[in-house]
Amino acid sequence: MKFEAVTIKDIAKALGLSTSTVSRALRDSYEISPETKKLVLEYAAKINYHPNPIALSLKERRSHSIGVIVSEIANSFFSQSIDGIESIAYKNGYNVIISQSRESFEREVINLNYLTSRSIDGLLVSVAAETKDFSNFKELHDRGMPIVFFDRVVNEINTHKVIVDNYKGAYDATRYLIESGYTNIAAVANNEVLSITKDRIAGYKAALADHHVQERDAYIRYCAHGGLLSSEVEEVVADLVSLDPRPDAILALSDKLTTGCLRILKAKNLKIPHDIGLIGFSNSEITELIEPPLSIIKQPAFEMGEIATDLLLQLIESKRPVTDFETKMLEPQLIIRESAKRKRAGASAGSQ
Amino acid sequence: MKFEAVTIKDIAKALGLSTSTVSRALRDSYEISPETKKLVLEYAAKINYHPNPIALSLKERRSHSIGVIVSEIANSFFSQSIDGIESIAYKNGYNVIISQSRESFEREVINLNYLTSRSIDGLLVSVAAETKDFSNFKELHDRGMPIVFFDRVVNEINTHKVIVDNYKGAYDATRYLIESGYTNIAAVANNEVLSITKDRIAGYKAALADHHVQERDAYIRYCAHGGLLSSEVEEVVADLVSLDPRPDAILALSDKLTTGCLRILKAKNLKIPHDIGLIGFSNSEITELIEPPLSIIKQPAFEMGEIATDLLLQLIESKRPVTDFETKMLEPQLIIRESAKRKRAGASAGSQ
DNA sequence: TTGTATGCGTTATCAG
DNA sequence: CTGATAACGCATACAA
Repeated sequence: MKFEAVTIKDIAKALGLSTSTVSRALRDSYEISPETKKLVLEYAAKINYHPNPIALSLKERRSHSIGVIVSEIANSFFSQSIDGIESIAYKNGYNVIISQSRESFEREVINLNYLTSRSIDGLLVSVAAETKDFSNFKELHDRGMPIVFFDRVVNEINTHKVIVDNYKGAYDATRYLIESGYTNIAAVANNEVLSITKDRIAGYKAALADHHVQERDAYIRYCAHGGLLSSEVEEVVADLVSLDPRPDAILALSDKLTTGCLRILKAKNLKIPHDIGLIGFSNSEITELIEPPLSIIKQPAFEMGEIATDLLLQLIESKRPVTDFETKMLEPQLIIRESAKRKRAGASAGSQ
Repeated sequence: MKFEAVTIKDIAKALGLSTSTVSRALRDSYEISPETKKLVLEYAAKINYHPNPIALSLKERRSHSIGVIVSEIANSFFSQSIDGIESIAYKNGYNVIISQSRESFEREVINLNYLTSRSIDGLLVSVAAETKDFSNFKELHDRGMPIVFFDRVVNEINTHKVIVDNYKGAYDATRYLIESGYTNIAAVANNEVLSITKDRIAGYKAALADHHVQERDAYIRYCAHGGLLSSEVEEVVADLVSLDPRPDAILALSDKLTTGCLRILKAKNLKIPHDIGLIGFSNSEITELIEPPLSIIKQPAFEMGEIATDLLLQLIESKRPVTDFETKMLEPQLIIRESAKRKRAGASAGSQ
């Protein structure tokens, strides 16, 4: 037995009415007699009638669904964002359709086509690490699809954006490392093209400059696939620790890269912070509950999801003119752990 | 400008053909001349035609979407499950619509109505902690909606289920505590009615019995809302540590309860494992990368999501007769941490 | 107050 | 090979 199909037609037939009468009765139209209304409503309840939203969507040309594309659902930052997204969507009667790019440009494009052809009313995106070509988003946006970017935004597209102050997050983290006595601070980032990469690297560099710590090109490393491939992070970290002078601390510029660095350092049996310092972006709840040997930069992921969705729904429902697109910037939170404060054990060779 | 709608009709008009011809040409029907086909296909590509899936859904009476209801997306176990769900759905051209119950029965029912009325082809569910009445699921299932349960299943409903061996997970964890020298082992669980609660408590009790450790009713505590309210866990833990004899270890029977216990113990300034032992279910990636003072039971969440989705799609596409419903049981993984092994510091009063 | 006809975008059936 | 028509479920302009 296939899933049901009790329609307005069924009600009409059973009650000897026309479909329009039934339709109007169900919508509590003023032009239907109380008796008929009661009759229809009661019968509808009895046979458990529910309007077919697909038919409604076809008629109203809107699906009451929004699409979400993130790189990875099973990433604390994104799952918390999606939590926020779902919260607002739920409140407003919207469905949330999720898909993940896994940092792949190709997959992002496929999902994009997939979702839009699935007739979503709007789109929430945090772009993939691989993505350098934003023309697909641009085209879609130009064709009138409401899009709101969060976290990893596309500056070339004029729409709402929700981010944290990435510059500040990286700046504060770097300063914290410097003030903790580290002098050879490496940075591991996502793909160079990503908005978050640019901003975070800029904050890192500024902190170094402001504290008269020399910046070294060799200390700045990018992971084209956002650290999704552990080989990628492995290579980068292996490379960094073989440098002379060896970095005495690493700044990991994303959730995934933080866990990636942790993994590799652990595999290499390098103890944090004894052998090497580590600070990174992380939204894992656990890091707040136990005393890990690393300090973290935490993003208000839930709020970001909420705000982004709120903006998107306003766009969809045209509650505000499309002229004043805004970029909401939230504060990241630097969480300092005592156990992370011990300085390096003189493991590195020279100093500068 | 609203998001546009280039339809078959537009193509037909532009090319001076009928909609049926265009439709057939697009579907590469054998009864259309190569020239016409070429003409249509090229024009369609040029104006970027995409079939309207809503219209298709209405016609085909299927949406190529599956619904997912979990208690909380921002929970490692569930976000990893959803990752697996999305993977399989993506491979098979299905969309994933997510919603969360937040452990609330009421919200679960609302989401259920919402999703099914949204015309999903099937449903993946891990039931809310609060839920004691499964009639909504039952009714839906009876009406023909394909449902697959995972993690928290409804035994009363005859359909596919995907779980881990909860009995074994709890048994092994309890045995580990006993063998580590703990003797007063408390258990903190979800709502009593939940399948996972029953199975895990059974495993806990069996391990106690097998090792001749006396079971105490006062040591077994339930959280009706799955620990979503931190007050709930707070109360339970406060109560436990005030008992005489005070438990020297706690077994937390879900991800949320593990973090909940961690939070409360931390707030109470009780050190793990020095003041009190703790072991719990957890799927947080971080716990594997740093040396936390607790051992964990980890579930193959991703695989569970994959398997559940696979079964659901088979159900939807009727690839197998609806007679042989199965319950797939996977192995949980007990991850022992050295730093968790130190025994209690004689803090507890008596022993038995 | 209620019924009839039309359209949303697509495909299937039936003619030609 | 191609075109006209009906149908999927619903809402609504227009009649009655």
